[in-house]
Amino acid sequence: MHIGFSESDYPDIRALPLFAEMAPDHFQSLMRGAYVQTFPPHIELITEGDPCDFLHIIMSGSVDLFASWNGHETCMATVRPISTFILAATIKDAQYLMSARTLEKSRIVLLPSQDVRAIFDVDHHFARAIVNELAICYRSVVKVQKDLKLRTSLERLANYLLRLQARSGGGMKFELSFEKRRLASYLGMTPENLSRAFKGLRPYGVTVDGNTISIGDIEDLKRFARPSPLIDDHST
Amino acid sequence: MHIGFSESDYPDIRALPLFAEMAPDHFQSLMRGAYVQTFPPHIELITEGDPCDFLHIIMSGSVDLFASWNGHETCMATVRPISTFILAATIKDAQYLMSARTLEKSRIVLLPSQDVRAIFDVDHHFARAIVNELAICYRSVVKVQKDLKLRTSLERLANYLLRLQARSGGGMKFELSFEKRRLASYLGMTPENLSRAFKGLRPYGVTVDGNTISIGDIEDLKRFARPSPLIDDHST
DNA sequence: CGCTATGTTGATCCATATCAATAAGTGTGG
DNA sequence: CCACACTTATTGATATGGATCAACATAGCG
Repeated sequence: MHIGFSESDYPDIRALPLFAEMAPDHFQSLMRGAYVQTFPPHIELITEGDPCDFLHIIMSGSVDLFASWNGHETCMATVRPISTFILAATIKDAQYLMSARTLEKSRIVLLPSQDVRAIFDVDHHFARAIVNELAICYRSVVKVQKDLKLRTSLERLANYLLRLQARSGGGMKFELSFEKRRLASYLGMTPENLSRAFKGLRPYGVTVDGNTISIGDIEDLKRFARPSPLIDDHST
Repeated sequence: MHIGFSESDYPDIRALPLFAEMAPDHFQSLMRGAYVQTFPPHIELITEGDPCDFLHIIMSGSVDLFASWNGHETCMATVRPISTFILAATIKDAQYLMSARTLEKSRIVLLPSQDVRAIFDVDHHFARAIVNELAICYRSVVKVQKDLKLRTSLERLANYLLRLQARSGGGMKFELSFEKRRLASYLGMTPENLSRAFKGLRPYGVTVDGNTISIGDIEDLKRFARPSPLIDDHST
């Protein structure tokens, strides 16, 4: 336990909205039970169906949340530092609904679920923060569901690129943050179809060179993509 | 205000997991600000994008939660008594992500959002219950997303029928709870496609007569549908 | 008793999946 | 450091699930 744990992580964790407002001694008590581990790439951290023993916090690297059924697998989300994942299963003390694997070398903090629930029961600020976090997660999934049901794959890709462009600083050139096959899975299509979808966006000024995307005219792409804050704004 | 409000609703509301554990005077204070209204069928109660003013509780009837984009519309969920809806928007004080309309004559309790947030800030049991409710909602949407991404429409229909059959008491014959066109939209397909999907399930013993579904052999259908608790069990 | 919305069926079209082949990386071990 | 193996990306050919369009039947409902 407490493998490789360093108190230098404290301030970063403490700064997360989830932990920022809680009482100092409650935070300390949570951290006492925590341990940290650095995982190599492509390690399965959790498996759907397993009971939930830990709340995970990713400090560096990246983690893929995915789900499978009947031999198929699909990417549900990608988690990047610094954030928590599988909060709902922790709270409900339920089975994981998704599996998680590292995409690259990643440093992960593990908080025993029962500690989280115990502190949650006595710290009102923490409870408040959890509600807020869960509401954001919930609304985020609803947006994904709308994206999936109301748009074609070409429209999903166009809107994804617009979101990524904004997140990347607003330049006309930016990098895909992960493999195309994973992006395809996230968007609910096959890699072949994604390849063709990129070409389908060329009339709207999108060009691809490896992992670098260039957008000729944002307004042109927006006219096609019709982004909506009620689907594409993942901050509220 | 307080239109048609009757204290006879108190016990039913109080019995909801969301309100069951909170302090009596907090509950009273919430109820004081509440009002009730009975709406005719096909009335739009809330519109996506509007600011969230009320937490809604459905006491009788049924309500359709739907979303639209670019001229398309899709059914996200159907709400039945007695439960709350749009809790996340209430908590976040954010825009509605979905619209809601009555499917039939419905009795709805409206709790001003600011009251809900105010009580939430002072009542730990209420906060605990909200967390629980949100976690359930979140996990429910994740399951829907898995259903949409991992299954074909035929598989979604088959699993939907198995869930409905279980909910209806386990008999071999049961009724569709709503129109086929809405079911089609919920399952992410067109009405025409749903019609054909029902026929596609005939080899597995499913027969349809109007709104009555008969299943010849549950095990036979299950062999095709391959239901999974991690997708189809909407209670955890 | 019509009127209107819903459901079914058929014909056709389109988007996307699948299968197959090739090219281009990427990592590994000699 | 390079050769080899393996994974990923692209492209083409084809198959298929599902959407669309159109016609008709049917069932609620005023």
